[in-house]
Amino acid sequence: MTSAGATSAGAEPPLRRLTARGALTRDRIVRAAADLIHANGVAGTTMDQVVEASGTSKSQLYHYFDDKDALVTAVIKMQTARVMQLQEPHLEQLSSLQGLRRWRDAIVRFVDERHGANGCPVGSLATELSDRSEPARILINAAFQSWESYLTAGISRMQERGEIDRTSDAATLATGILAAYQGGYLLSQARRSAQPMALALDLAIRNVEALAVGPKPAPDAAS
Amino acid sequence: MTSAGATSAGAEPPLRRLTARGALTRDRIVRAAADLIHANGVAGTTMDQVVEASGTSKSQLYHYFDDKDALVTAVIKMQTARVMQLQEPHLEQLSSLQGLRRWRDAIVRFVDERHGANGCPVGSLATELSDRSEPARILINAAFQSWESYLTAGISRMQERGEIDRTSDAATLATGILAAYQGGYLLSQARRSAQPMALALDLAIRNVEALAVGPKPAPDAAS
DNA sequence: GTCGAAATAGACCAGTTGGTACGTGTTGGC
DNA sequence: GCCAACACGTACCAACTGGTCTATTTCGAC
Repeated sequence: MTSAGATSAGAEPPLRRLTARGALTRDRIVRAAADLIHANGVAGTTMDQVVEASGTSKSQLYHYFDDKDALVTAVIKMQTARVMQLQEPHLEQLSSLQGLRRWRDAIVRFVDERHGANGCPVGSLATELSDRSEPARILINAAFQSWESYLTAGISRMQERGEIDRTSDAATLATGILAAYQGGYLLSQARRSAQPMALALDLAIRNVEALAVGPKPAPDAAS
Repeated sequence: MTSAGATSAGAEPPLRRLTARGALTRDRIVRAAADLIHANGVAGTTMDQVVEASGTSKSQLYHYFDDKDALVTAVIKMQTARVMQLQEPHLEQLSSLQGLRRWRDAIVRFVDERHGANGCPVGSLATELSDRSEPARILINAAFQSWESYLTAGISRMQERGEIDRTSDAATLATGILAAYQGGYLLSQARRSAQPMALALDLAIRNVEALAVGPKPAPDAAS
């Protein structure tokens, strides 16, 4: 990912047989690298740091990964999976405005606890790598798409349940909400406060609330 | 800004007398560095690259800047000023929903032209430096605040003109809009498409439009 | 015109970085 | 129990990186 970022283009699994112990070591390496990269960025993380943080050795690192690019690719996969896994419990069965607000609350709480430190792991990877490694960009973009589709599904369920207007495009709303999340995180990181995240998500969610039909009018909005 | 990022803490101007020629050279260096950093990040930009891109020499670089940190600080200042300068014509006298939409259009056009490449210069600096250099974070955060205050002023003017509801908090809306911009840019960068930016800004602006009083109902929204 | 400060040139350096070489220990399947 | 493949340890290296040093040229003020 350093410059051109070749990174195994074709089929991903390098087909290297791993023993149970090997798989464990590999995992320790990726975890350590993921944390370091989240804190210091890809360019700001050295292989030696990964070696030390993971308690392994140089030969092990290069035994499991061809080069830094390969390691970064593994980190991207782990981080996107991690984030999705963290969101899933909330988004999996999202089907109401209340559920959406609970999701918002969980995020704001999370960001508030660490004062926005380091930002979203996927978001920071996106800014650093999108224009510097095409394979990385593809992975990250896929993660965003998948993330959006969870939101889209949830909003669609609200429509099906008749809670909100059926004519609006759920996918459009989903993109807007994800953008609010990423932008809110970025501002929260710079401000060291969860407030921008809270405001951004509130604003985005208000658009969905505005589509509510029947009772329970949005607590704020105009008209 | 590499690690701890000391960066001149107190009064900024190093009080070094500059001749006209010197100021020009210094400027060339900062410009070259800004472009390189926008494309490759701070950690991904070397002093030698700056030397070559600016057509200067090592001694000149270190004649005008104590170290890399100082150069990065200058770049931050230039980029935040650049962005503000680019937005000013639109935001300076922003006072109507129509003006807000024009601002949106200009941005979407800009992002579309380069397919989101490299993202917002200030945004990428924010993600890379916010947690790695406190002085950098402060500068960047100040830029965001100033940016928001332009939006806030514009929205306030709409309220004063009676175009939109007076009770809503203009600053809150401004934060949300800026978050939509940054998040939209990030997603546009990863997707290589201006669409996320367009959707994100539309969604954010719709919140302002929803506050419109009198005629000209928002073209989309529900109820 | 002179003179000190600013501007420029470019060789040089020590520490770091990604990556390799080569050797030893460990294990799981036959 | 044997042995090939996996797992691990560590010294080593060439290239790069931020930064320094000394010397030369240019220029603005007096």
